[in-house]
Amino acid sequence: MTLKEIASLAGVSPSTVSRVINHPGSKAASREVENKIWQIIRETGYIPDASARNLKLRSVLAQNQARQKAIGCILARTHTSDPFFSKVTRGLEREALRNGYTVKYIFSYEDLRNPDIQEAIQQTKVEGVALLGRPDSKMRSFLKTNYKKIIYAGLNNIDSEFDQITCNAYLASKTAVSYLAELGHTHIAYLGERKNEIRYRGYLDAISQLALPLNRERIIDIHLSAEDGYRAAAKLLSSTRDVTALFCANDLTAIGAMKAAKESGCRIPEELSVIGIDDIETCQYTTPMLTTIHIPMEDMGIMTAKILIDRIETGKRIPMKVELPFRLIRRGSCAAPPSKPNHPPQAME
Amino acid sequence: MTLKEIASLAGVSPSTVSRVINHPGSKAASREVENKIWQIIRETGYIPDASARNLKLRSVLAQNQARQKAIGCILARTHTSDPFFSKVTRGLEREALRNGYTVKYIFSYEDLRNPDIQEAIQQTKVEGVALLGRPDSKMRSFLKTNYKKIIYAGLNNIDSEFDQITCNAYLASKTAVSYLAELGHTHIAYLGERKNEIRYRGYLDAISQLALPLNRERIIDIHLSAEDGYRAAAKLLSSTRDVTALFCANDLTAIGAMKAAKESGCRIPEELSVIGIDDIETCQYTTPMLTTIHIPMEDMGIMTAKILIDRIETGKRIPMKVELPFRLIRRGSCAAPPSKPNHPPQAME
DNA sequence: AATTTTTACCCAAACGTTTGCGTAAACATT
DNA sequence: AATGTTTACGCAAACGTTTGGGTAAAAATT
Repeated sequence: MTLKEIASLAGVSPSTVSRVINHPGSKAASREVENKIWQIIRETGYIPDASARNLKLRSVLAQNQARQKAIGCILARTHTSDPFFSKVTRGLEREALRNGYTVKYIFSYEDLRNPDIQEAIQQTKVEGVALLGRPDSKMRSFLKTNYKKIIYAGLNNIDSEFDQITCNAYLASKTAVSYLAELGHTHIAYLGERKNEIRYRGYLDAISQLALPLNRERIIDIHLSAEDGYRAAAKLLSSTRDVTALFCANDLTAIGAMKAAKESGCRIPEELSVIGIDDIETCQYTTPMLTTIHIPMEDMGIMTAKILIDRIETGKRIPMKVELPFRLIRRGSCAAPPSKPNHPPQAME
Repeated sequence: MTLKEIASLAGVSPSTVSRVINHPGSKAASREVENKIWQIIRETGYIPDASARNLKLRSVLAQNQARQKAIGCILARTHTSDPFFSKVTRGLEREALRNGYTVKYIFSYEDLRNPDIQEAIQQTKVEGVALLGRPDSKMRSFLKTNYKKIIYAGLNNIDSEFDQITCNAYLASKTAVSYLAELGHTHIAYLGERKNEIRYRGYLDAISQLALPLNRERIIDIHLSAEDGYRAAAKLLSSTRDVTALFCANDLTAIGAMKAAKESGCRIPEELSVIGIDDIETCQYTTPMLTTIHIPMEDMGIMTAKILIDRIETGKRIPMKVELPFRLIRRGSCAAPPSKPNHPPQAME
């Protein structure tokens, strides 16, 4: 079905049909004609061809009004299965849909060298993009040349020109460490990423402000996955037993770490406290349940959509960095440390 | 940048540029000219306009060769965060990419009434679609009218005209139940969906073939989420204590159920065995680790892509239903039932 | 009744691309 | 030298749409 065909069915010219479709209710056509056209459109299930429309509109309106009513969501492939991102995208989609926008996903920006992907990105026409996951500089410049409206959503503080929807992960980390300290812990390990990681800085600052001992061995640089958390904790616990608490940069890591701890015969929370960040669903299904910092992931998605759409519709950009509140969720994985060192140096073993 | 501009920069006509782009290396242009054109294209970062190209190609080649090099992936919203689908899509994407295809995601078909979504679906030009999640009849007819090449990937046996990539969930269920029976269990509950669910039928048939007692109370119709699994198990265990094993229709459900069991003071696997289906990552991070039926989720995605792309490229359809092998993964959540009834009727309490 | 205004519609050009057809030049064959 | 063949390229039409610029007929104003 084409505009032309609709036109001939209705016995009018294509232009009339076009005007009716794009300016319904205007005086462009008589009542009768307009009704007839809509009826035919309904009967035939006609939907205007996007390619043709775009082609024309882009030139006529110079990208001003070429409404796609779609926003893009750029996501690192590695993160696809991270519950954090599922939650954020859920909020994003919900809010977008409520405003008549659809979301187009563009995955795996680490494959940017792949020309197929480049082309696909180039071709998915969206009016703005939500950026999830930490972009490297190459990615940032690519984005800037390709999109005008970009909003970053996530926990990383990317000091960039993009608007950001975040939680204060720095403060969240300090909160987590402080909480462990309050419980009486002094030997607190860090499991997570180090480079450019604001959570790592939060950990460091908390440790120094609380005047706790800092030890390189207790800082482990890993990717944020359960697998890595498991391996890191296993290694850590086999080499040293003076650690009484693990601060993990996210829940996935924490869950992996808990498994390793239990396997090495370490009771949680009696002998080892573990805390994570995010509050993903799985936290509630581990034994014990994982104490964590709740990040309002879905709200982050919602805010991202709201602001993006606002920028799209008003055309105005008020640069901003939105910080959503986090909060500590006390569950079962943290407690006071054992009164004496877990394993008196030589006594056991 | 447009073809025309490239052409004038190169001092040739648009047609020459077009031919060079679409038939590189052919004798359409002289060596010099061709090189020059490519160089200019590289310098300017020109990418052909998708709209214009589609518009033209669709007519010229009559949907025969209108290459998008893209496949669609339609996904039920409710399942977006289900690890099962993350895994399948990961495989799908990997394989697609290896063949130069990109994947476009089209979410939430239960919102089909939403005209925005309908339009979005209509407009995402793909050469075939992978369908994940169980489609209702409305969805099926919508798909059939909109797409020629559709492959369903998942555990449900949708007796339909689509090609299917599945695991034999019926047999998988029987395997799970048989395994529990082998361990000595006789009172085995089912937690999962009932209507049209092949896993439910597998459970039923296994029970009857093994001549185990069937009891309505032990069959609980729930959605496949951890939340529902938790609630169902909590309710079940509070009302009856003769159940010694839980067959859960997927791991999420099983994980929820395990939590409820532990909270009600039921030790796993000593007093209660739990088995799931899927083998999602989380299975390895529960206590005890969850025994389950491994479904090759990533392979399912890979096969889906392979077959879809084959159909796209050859234009031929060999109707097929591919069954991938599953296997039982013995972990810690299943054991022989307690020799006597868990809780002798009145004795305890 | 003659005029202006409004209504209701059509024509044609343009968006960026692809391709059938045409053709001028270069080369090869007599 | 004249013909045929190949090479290298341009012309123009078409894809489905939108819109400025019409215009003929109807309605309103004199």
